[in-house]
Amino acid sequence: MARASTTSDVFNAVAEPHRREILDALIAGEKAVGAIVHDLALSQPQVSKHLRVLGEVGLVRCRIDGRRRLYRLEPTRLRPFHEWLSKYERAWKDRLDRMDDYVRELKQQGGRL
Amino acid sequence: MARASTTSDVFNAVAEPHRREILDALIAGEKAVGAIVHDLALSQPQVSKHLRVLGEVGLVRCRIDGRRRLYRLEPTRLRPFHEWLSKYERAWKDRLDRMDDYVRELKQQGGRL
DNA sequence: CCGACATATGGCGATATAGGAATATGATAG
DNA sequence: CTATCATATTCCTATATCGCCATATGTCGG
Repeated sequence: MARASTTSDVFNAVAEPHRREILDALIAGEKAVGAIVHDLALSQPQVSKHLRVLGEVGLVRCRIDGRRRLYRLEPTRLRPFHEWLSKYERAWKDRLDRMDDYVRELKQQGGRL
Repeated sequence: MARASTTSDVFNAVAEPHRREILDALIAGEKAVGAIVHDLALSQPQVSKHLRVLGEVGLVRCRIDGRRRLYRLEPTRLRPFHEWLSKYERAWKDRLDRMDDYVRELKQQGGRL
């Protein structure tokens, strides 16, 4: 089997660098497909397909305006992601604390020598 | 072209559900390959290969103990990840704030009716 | 109704990957 | 030195993806 479908999983959706660029481009606010195509140097079909994937995992939503489609970010969808990360945040903060302790210890030893 | 190499990118490394499980299993602390194989229901080669990928992006480090290899988490490697996310955190908090305002507005209206 | 514009979709080829089976490497005990 | 345990690596196949090109869909102006 190959990698799990990109379509069901925010982690996979975000793993694609171009998709991250598209998300970044949308932070500023709603944007039409053409604007994204212009901003990043991607082909129009490429952008449309990436937007589709992002839409399927709920990271973007689409609004129709005449012949254009305006996409906007749905940043709350990144929350599960953030929660997953926070488990590790705890771990790395502990690591930093221990390193702190270690440094302090070294300093003490240095003082005693 | 297919997806960019998994090996150069923390985002891709973490996109694999089994790799996330392995990382989760290592939060508790150092673990031998066999222990991971036992805990999750994965084949030994599978675990070794995933550990290799995780090692290549620096998310785990290996220590040799007799005939075993103990892997431990290197959680600081997730920091860039967290920083990327924080850009969106800002955005989604703004969204929540706006929703707050909206709710408050509704309440006021309700009060006036 | 028609042509131009904006976007979406379908087909295709190249490539990367996950997972399984078998095997290689390396360390330890006896 | 050999059998055994622990892990890594290699070979293989099926499949998912990306990106390109061509084309379909849908919308507006005249």
